[in-house]
Amino acid sequence: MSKSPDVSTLTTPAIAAGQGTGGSSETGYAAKHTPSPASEATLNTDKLEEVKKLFTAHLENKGLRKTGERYAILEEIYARSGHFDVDELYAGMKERGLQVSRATVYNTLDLLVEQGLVSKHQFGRNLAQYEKSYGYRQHDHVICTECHKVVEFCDPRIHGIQTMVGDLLNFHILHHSLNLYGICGDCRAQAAARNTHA
Amino acid sequence: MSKSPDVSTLTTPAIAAGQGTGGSSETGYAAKHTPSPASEATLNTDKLEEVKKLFTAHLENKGLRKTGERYAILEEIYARSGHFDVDELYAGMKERGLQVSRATVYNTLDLLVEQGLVSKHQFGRNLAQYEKSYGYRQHDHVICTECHKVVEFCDPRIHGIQTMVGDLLNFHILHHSLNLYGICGDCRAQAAARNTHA
DNA sequence: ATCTATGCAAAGTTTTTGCAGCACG
DNA sequence: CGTGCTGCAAAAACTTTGCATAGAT
Repeated sequence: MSKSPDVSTLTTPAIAAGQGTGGSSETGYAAKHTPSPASEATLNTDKLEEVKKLFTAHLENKGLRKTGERYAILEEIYARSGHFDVDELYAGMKERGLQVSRATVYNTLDLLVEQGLVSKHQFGRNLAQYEKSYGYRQHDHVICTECHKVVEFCDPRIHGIQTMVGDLLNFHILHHSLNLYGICGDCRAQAAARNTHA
Repeated sequence: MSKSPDVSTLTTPAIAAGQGTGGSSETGYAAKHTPSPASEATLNTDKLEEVKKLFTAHLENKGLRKTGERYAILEEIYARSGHFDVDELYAGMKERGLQVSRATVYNTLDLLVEQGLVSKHQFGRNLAQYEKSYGYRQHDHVICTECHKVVEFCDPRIHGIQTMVGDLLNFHILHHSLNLYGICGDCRAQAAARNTHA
């Protein structure tokens, strides 16, 4: 049901990334265009190993069992690109022959989010979206309220805000979520076209 | 003249702590936040009139009808302080003898959010929280992941980020939502106390 | 008089829970 | 071998929808 539109990341102090307004054309999510911050580069194979180790450590720490299902879910997540919801993850696994129950997916996602290997988002609709987050730069999102396209961006100022607010209010801040909601160029163009017609 | 902030908010460059919605019993969905009896605080009589006028204009603009239910809901919202969810609003109105159906509450909230008189939040759980927003300074939230306490803050840097990202990505940004998640001082103290015990 | 918005309840979505049996440690 | 984890399905939590009718214009 939910679609995960194209995702690219902009880093604010720099020049805008490619992401030309031109051809968004509401694709599925074939095009993952995560630009190359120096930390990325390597393909997921070795990163997957790292993540598995971290997950293992976490499970051992908490005295939880290392089940095949949990690792299968972790792998599926790290094989994916962009955002996904529980249903997409579940369907994707089924497609690959990795049958796992929904309850287990929810359970494991909670574990992963708790550990920080996965992040959870609520982009306005009542549907939790997830995203792998280990080894990826912390980023935030701009969401088009018309077509639900999601674009990523980074801005270093957020870190400063986070620190300052945490200090002033005596919170130990663990993570944040900044969503900007607006109308993308494509949708504005479409609206303009409609208006000229009328 | 009538500008008494009923929910104290911290403005980052200054110092002024404050506390928002209180926590609630945990346990998943079962329990909700205790409904905030909305009778206290400064009666926003004149502000309410302003808001009603704006709402009226919006309804006329869109060719929608000015029904008693819609105004009743608007009033209930502006009589409230802090955050609330649909159920709390619905229950609050019932208590005052303002019987309105849930469907109408949802419908009207959508209208108000669309117009910007009310803002909608998703604080991590899949439960929409709302808040009146006309005449109140745009603010953001720090959420305690333990007790679900919510504290508000303002930071002017966010506006700059919003503008810059909108310009660079060609989005017409309408609003944003910045949530900082962490553990509040109280919960950390409790955790520390537990640890000293062992 | 015309249609829109309401109310009610049923259906729809997403997430959680209870319990029998399997498998990790 | 015991107990936590999984799978299944039913329940819960929240939201949306369909249809008859009250009510705004």
